[in-house]
Amino acid sequence: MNDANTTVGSTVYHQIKHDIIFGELAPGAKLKLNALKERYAASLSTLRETLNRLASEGFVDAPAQRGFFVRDVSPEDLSEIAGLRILLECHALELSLANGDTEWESNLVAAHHKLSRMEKKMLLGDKSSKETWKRYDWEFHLATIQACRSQNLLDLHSIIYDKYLRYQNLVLTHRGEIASQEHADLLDAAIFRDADRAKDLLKKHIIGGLAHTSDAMDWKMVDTYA
Amino acid sequence: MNDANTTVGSTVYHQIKHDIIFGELAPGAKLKLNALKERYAASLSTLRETLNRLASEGFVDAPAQRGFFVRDVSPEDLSEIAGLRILLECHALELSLANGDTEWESNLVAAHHKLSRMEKKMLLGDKSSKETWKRYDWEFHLATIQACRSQNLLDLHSIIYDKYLRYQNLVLTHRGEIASQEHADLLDAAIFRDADRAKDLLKKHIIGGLAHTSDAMDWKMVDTYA
DNA sequence: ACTTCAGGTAAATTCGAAAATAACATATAT
DNA sequence: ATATATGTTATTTTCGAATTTACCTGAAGT
Repeated sequence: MNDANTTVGSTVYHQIKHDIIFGELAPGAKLKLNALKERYAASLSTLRETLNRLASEGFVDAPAQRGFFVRDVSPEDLSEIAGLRILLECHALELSLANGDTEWESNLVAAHHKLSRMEKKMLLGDKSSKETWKRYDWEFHLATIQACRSQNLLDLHSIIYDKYLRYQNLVLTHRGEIASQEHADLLDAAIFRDADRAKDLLKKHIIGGLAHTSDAMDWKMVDTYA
Repeated sequence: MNDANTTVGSTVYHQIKHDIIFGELAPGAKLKLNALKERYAASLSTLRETLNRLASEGFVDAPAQRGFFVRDVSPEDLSEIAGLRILLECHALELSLANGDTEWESNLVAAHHKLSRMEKKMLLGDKSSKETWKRYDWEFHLATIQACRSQNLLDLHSIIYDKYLRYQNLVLTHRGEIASQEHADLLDAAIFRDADRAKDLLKKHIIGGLAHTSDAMDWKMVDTYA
């Protein structure tokens, strides 16, 4: 994230990952090397490196000698992902609230302000900047847990967050107004260092998103995340 | 894990991962492609696929255009890894105890029996089968959480467990007798479905291993995992 | 003495082609 | 008609070579 990686491999990695998360490469789709070669203008070896990386992160399936597929979606998987996001993000949130300094606080307020502005724009019907909005949403949630002092935890969370995001992107509608209020409440609890309230709000926020997605997909969920 | 992958890539992947976890490739070591090519009898491209996979799992560092390095170790990283193992494995344990059926129970008892036999052998001074012992230890802990009904959780846990194991393998001594008793107690709590006791025992088991490792490394730890 | 720049060497990155394997269609036998 | 065998095509896997980039050494300048 930090270095301006100009290598072909790194560029292709971010492109394909983006296309999977934003649904431009559909769940279950076969990823034929020669087709990808044209689409992303990279050689077979470079593409294979990329797909192996995405496979170990769980965005791609790589059955032996059968090529590569976009990881399929399912109600069970969504439920697991939501459960893991609750587990990891709540834990990180608690640590972050215990450790965050003033610098962390001001970054958090700034991230929320950016997100809040974007949410108002979206509520007025501006559908043009969906991806920017999703990025601000990510930056806000990241800002809350940034002070957790565990890079390993942040790395794990980042992958789970992206998987959760892919499910959200599969459905066309959003729960804008509700989510916006939940973000504001979460910011408030975080600034006041009320870990229990913040964790509870976050959990409800995630479950709310899960319910919205599974409803739109017409999936009946069994609540095993708890 | 399930398919008998006979491809060169898959073989090399398991070999290099093993060599990192068991310290045969030292922390921080430069992984020169040409040297690896001889050692593992594979081509550059195949090795790069493997190293990219290991990089995204966090066993290898891959700074842009600077090649590959075995991920370095540090007290902070060990502390984070232990904290994450506690978080993930305790959570999975709770779910598993809630969901496990008789089949799960009998697999767990069997796994503990195998481990227990091996531990007795090790206590008598048989140092020959350290790797087998470590595998049985892994299989026992996996058996406890196997019924958690979340493949995503098991996948995440597997990576963290291996990272924790690498630290254990860096030190020469083990806390055989104590760990053996802790395994027996954990089995007991699991069979009796006492989730709180099982989680508490597991947490102490992991922290005990952490303390043993950090002592042997002469590292002063700050307890941030909690 | 310290920094900056250039040249040469070693290494990583990227590519296209060769080999191995799977997928498919057709034909033959039960 | 179904199942098995066979040959053909498409795709993946693997490799070695070409390109690009970083690293090291020593000279020139401040």
